[in-house]
Amino acid sequence: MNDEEYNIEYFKEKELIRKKCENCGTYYWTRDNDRKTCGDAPCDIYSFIGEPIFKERSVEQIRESFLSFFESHGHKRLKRYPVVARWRDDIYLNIASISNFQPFVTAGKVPPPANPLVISQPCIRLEDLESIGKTGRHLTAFEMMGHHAFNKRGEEREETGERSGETGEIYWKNDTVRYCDEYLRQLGVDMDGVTYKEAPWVGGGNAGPCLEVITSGLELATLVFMDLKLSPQGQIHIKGERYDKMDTYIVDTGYGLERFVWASKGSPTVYDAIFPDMIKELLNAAGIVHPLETHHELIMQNARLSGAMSRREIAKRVCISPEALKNILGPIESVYAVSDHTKCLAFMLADGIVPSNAKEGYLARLVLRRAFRMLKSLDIAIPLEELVLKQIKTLKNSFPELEESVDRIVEIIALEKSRYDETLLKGGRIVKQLAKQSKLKAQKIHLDKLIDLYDTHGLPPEFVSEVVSTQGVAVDIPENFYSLVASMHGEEQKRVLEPLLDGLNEKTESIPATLKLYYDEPSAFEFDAVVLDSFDDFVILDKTLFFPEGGGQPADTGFLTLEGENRTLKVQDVQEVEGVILHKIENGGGISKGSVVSGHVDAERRIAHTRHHSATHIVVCAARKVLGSHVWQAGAQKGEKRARIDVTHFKRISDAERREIELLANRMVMEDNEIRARFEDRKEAEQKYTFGIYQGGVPPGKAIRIVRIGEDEDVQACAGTHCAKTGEVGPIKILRTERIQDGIVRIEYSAGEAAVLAVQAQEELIKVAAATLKVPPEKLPHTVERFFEEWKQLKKENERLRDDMAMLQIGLLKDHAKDVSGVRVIAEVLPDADTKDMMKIASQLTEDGFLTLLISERGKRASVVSSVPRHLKAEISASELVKRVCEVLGGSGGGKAEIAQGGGEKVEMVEEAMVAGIKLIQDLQK
RNA sequence: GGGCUCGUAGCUCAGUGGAAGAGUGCCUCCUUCGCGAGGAGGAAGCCACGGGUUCAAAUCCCGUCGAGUCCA
Repeated sequence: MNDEEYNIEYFKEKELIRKKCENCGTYYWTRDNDRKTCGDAPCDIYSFIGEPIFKERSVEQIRESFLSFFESHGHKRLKRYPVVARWRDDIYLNIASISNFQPFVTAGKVPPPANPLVISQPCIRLEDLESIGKTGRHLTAFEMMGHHAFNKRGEEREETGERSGETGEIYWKNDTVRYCDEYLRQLGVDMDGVTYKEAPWVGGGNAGPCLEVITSGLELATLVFMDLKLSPQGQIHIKGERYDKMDTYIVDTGYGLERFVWASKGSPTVYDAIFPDMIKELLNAAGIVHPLETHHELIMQNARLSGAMSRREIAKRVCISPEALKNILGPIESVYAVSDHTKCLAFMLADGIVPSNAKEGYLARLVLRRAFRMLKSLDIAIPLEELVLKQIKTLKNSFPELEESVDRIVEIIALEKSRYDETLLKGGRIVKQLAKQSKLKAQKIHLDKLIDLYDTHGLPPEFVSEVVSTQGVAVDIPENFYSLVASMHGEEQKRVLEPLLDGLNEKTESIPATLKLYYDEPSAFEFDAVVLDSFDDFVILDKTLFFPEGGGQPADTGFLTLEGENRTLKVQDVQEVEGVILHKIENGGGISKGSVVSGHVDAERRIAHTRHHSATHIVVCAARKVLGSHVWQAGAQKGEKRARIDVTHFKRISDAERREIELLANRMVMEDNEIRARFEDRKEAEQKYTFGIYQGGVPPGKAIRIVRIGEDEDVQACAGTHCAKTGEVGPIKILRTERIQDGIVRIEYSAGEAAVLAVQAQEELIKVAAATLKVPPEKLPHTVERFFEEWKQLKKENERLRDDMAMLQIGLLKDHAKDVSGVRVIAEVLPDADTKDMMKIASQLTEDGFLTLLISERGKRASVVSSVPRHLKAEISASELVKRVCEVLGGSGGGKAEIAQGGGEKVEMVEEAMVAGIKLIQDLQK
């Protein structure tokens, strides 16, 4: 990146000079002529520990000072966004204040909610989960304070200055640095100690120059000047990728709220600065003393060095063994981590994440289980939910919304705890079993086994080691265990997405957006239009009634008739590309531009889709009422006969809940409320109806279509077709619910005529079943149970009778015994016996000293059983005997030397088979 | 979204193609003043479901349903 990028006017004006760090070689700007290093860790140590940089302030004070500083400089203050990034499909969690505005605002497709703006955004990052508590500075949940300005290149003032801030430049590098300088000065930071380090920034497909703002070894803020985007033909090379200038250029700043508080307190760790009460309570409960009191100097020294060097190096420096240092720090590190995790969970769960084994739910479970583990290692009996509630109590002044869902949070955490206990209980048994085997073989537990236990059963190696050591078996856990597991999974991800309409953008670019008649005339099915273009199998019209696939609603079908040509074209599929609607025609082609066509939409299909779409909104709304506000749509599919939605929920839907949802949904239908759909301004809609409107996904564009039921009973951003009133949906029948994965349940239902048909079909099933048993339907459950019981009884009785018969037959068969080369042999054909019967007979006879060869013929198949007394099995193997006999029968067999079975299909060869068997016995006895 | 594992007696689980097993709990009897404990016997299985391969499937293959777990 060009050095010129950092040649900022303000630096010159204030006489900052550019220097090169003697340690790491990066360039930085400073007011201090004598400075030699960049000021960042590891080049400098944390010199603020014990010596705060400015007057002590609380989290609330820093947040307010930042927001009001920028407010007084023309920035609009925004409320926080959720920590779950519902408006994005590339990330699960909100990782930075700029995430709120990606991808549409940053790409210039949607205007920002305000410009410039300032926000303090709670963010969650789990990349460093393992180091939380250990480094003294990492947090999973933190607030990123940011001021943003969205600038546009060029002179295009499309809205003729209606909003002056919407085009052109708001401010760029110079003002950004000035604001930062002034804000730090206002806090009372010694400006001579501040360095601005040049550090090109790359992330999420964007890049740009960046300044890291550092003092006393601590990076307080990052000033990013985002003006590049990933581009295959780009001219600018950064870190092996190619980038190009964007049409927009954006000021993206991130001030670490917690770091400012830490710097103002000079405490050993950031946790001590922001969670003092929680830490006190945890230490109390664990019955331990903060090492700051017992090892004051050591802790302070460790804290100062912790940014600059590894644990091992620190131990050497302070003249103590690494093990001793670890013993002193271990417990407090767990306390720190729990303090952090409880806050993280408060935000995650309050913002509606349902713990599960996939997507963002898995991330919540990860944090939950780490917290459970550490509470256990600290021997703290306070339930985790209580600690999370305590966090919410301290956070509620700033974030009152966290308090709204405490009941659900408590239920979820308790449920997760019992599931985790269950997993460990099961795991303990598996590991003990394994330990027993290893002990027998006098082996250690193999690494493969360790990975398998973690991967398939969720048992961390530490847990395995703990259990196994009680059995006297050793385990070696490699340092890089978790990265080994991760790299194992890394190879799997080869996913190729082949977009159906790839490459069509270029062809549709020059064509004006199609007029969407289906919105204005929802109940019309015939229209006239003009062909604008036609290529491959696609036809583009100036306007259309054909609904394109989207939002889980399938495309309309029907046909187009070419005027004057008497030719009909079957419309198979309809797709939308950037506002242009493409009709896929069966055997398309040869349609000239400018032709006039009349279109006919398959009305029955469309009406069914429309009903199911409106029904979907109603069912989700009902589900939210019954199950809770955390219910979030995770996928949907509408069809002609049925539709389904997947929603997040932390347990199975019970039968009672299912009936309740169905009842509420049908009540909404009977209330016959209006369903209104209209385009609204995106940012106004977001503010008016919250992000809940994005249940079905996030549509692009400045204006989004909002569908409202009744008095805003349900509001969704939705591009689908809808009934005008809920009554038109008709009856809604939930067909079934299913848990498609942990944390997500699927509801399948039919609406309108399809619902009636579905009920009739179910009724029919019951009728047929009842008719077979000759009982009225209401007696079915009782009768079926009785039949099943009777069937089991009869089966047992049958078994007993067969035993008896076998015993009887044994007596008869003994009389038929013949002597073959000195062996008492019973070789018989038993017409109706099955293999099991013959086994019983054979084994009993063998106990009495007979060699048996029994053959039965049942239907098209002959079965053979043979048994050999123990003293003969060395000479004659039953298995060999059966094989020989079955060969004649055209089949095969096998078993043990004492008793074997087999069969074949040549029933007519039974006599020959018997002869062959006896001959073999004679031969073997010679 | 992708991967892995598991569904066998009320419970916990063995069982890698050849007769459905163990421990524990349950029932009956014996021993004991009674409890605990011990001894003898017994009941209890659609081996999750549906297909396929095979002379033969709890076991192998495919699908469905259910449970668990790891990764992005």
